[in-house]
Amino acid sequence: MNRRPATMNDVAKRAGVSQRTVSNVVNNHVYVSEKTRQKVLRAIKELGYRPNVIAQGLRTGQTKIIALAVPNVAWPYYGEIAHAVQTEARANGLTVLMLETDAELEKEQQVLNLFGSNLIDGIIFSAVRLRAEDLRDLPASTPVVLIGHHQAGASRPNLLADVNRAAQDLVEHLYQRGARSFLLQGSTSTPMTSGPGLSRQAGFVAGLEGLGSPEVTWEMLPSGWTYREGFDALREWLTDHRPPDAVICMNDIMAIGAIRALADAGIRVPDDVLVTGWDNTRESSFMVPSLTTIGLDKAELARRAVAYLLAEKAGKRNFPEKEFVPHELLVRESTGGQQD
Amino acid sequence: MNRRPATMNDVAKRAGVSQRTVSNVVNNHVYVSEKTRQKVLRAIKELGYRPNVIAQGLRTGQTKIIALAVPNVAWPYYGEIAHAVQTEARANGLTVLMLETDAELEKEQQVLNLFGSNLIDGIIFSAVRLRAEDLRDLPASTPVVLIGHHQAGASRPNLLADVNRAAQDLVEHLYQRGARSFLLQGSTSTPMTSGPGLSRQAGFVAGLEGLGSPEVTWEMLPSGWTYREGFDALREWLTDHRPPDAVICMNDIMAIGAIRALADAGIRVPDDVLVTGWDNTRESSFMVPSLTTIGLDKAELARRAVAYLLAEKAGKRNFPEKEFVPHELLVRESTGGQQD
DNA sequence: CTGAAAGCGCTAACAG
DNA sequence: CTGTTAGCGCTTTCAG
Repeated sequence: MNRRPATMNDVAKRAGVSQRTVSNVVNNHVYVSEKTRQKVLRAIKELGYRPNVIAQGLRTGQTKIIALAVPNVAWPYYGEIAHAVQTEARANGLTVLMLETDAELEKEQQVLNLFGSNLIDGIIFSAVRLRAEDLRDLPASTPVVLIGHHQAGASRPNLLADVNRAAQDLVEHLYQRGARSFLLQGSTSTPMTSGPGLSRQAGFVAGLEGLGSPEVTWEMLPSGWTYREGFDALREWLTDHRPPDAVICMNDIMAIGAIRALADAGIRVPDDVLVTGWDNTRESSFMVPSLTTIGLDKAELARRAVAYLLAEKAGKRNFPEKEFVPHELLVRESTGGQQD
Repeated sequence: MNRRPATMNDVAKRAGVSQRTVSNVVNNHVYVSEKTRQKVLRAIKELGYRPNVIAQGLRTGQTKIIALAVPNVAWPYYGEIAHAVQTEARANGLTVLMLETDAELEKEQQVLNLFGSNLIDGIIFSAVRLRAEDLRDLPASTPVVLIGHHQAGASRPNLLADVNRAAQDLVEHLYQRGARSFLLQGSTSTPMTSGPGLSRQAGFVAGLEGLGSPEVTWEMLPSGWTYREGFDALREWLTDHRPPDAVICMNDIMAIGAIRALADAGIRVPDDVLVTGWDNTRESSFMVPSLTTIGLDKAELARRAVAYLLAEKAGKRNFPEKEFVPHELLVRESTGGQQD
């Protein structure tokens, strides 16, 4: 009982019309007489016909599949992005192919290679390592939108937060809360160091310098961007340093690791040390203490990213290379605010 | 400059061989003389040829794409599962299509419909609402593997933890720590109530009854399975109840919400109340207090799920309907253990 | 408004 | 070992 699935031809035969007519009905392409239409629809139902999207794809050159490439969906931030993209894609009749890059250049390049295979109509790419030249080799007709910080010259639309502005707001907030000595955690010599890493770090440094206060000092603490690495890095650091007034972490999960390290050392947050994250992952508002962080409108990001892809497909190609998505500073308990 | 991508035919012409030979080289199908092979490879490189996977898919009926369907990848547990599946899929030359169901029956059924469209070779399905009959309507040739608890009779392999065993271990652990009154949070009347919800709840009830102690009492607290709902439900409950000895939450994120609610009420964990989660999401070991939970070997789950799909494709179909994946009880600070 | 037919790029008989 | 060729299921041009 291994019945081959019904094809359009089967439907045509059964309905006593031509394949062309079935196609017209399925895609309600041109006007079809109501009688014929009903005949065809009945045949479709009787045979349980479903269009073969692969055949459609071969014929039309479009698959209605978009790829989402991120370092790792198990990271809450990327999981939330993936959810937003998936939701938006579905609303536009697209399906999402999930690609992980582990923040490795080679895997990021492999993602671009996918284009050659005609599988996808576009990519929403949270690239970390990719250089401008990698993008430039692509045929101009391949829709790519970069999300999160990426260096200039990519000649592709790039959706991101106004990092400098956000970093500045955060630093000023900490300064107002009395912080004068800062530890910047998660900056250098890790996989995430290229795009977002460097840019957030640069933003913070600019913000700190912008304070123009001679009392203000800061130090860098290299660290990977995971819970574990955030924890390890700060624990290690605390063995031979006294706590700063504030620990600025490059993302939320690292901050959670850092807070854990502080707790183990008997240092209270925010009483002894202020701590901040970045990304506003869901957990950051429910943990104890809740975490001060920078939040990006992820749904809006996804909306615009998908819209770009669709627009590019439709032939429009006049996009600003860089476009800001709204962000906000969320002041919570880890810097003396309230849970929200 | 809108050059059409090179086809296999272009390569054949350039190399001065037939398409057949190119195909043989690309798929190293049969033996090809070294000289010819080199000629072909050069032509491929010169033209930048990449096989069109859609055409391959149409011809072979296989796309090497598998779907992963989960309620919501923004939930840490599903994000971690997605990561594990993605990793395993890549290792087997497969790509992953990501589908979200929001734990709604209708969307779960839509996922199954995807099969009709010939897009995917199989589905790894974390179904929550789907009933056995939904699965039964499928052609027998459609590889589906269910992950997480699903009711019986699905006639598809189902990979899951030994829920009863895990629940029993957890309950006994709490009992040993002195808990006599229990609150079971997250059980009834929510989207997650069907599959996993009911099964965990049943496991806990069985475990509590199994204690055989007349002192033991318990109560149900309905709650959604999110941070927010976990928080709201317990906060509300605490307004007119005195705290139990232990709050057993159906998953980790709900537990995090619950702990937050306890903290707001000035109730200490684990000093005043013990709290447990389920899933061993990454954050659960770094939060303060770290969370006692049930951990499933997600990488192993993904490995077996992909292996099933591959095996089914290869024609083997003798799978146990239900198969346990290793799990463990992780005793952490929220029940008086250590961080790990 | 509908039919006939070409062909998207590839794989795999079938011949040689 | 390699060439010829027939489709996979669909969309769409061209006629009618």
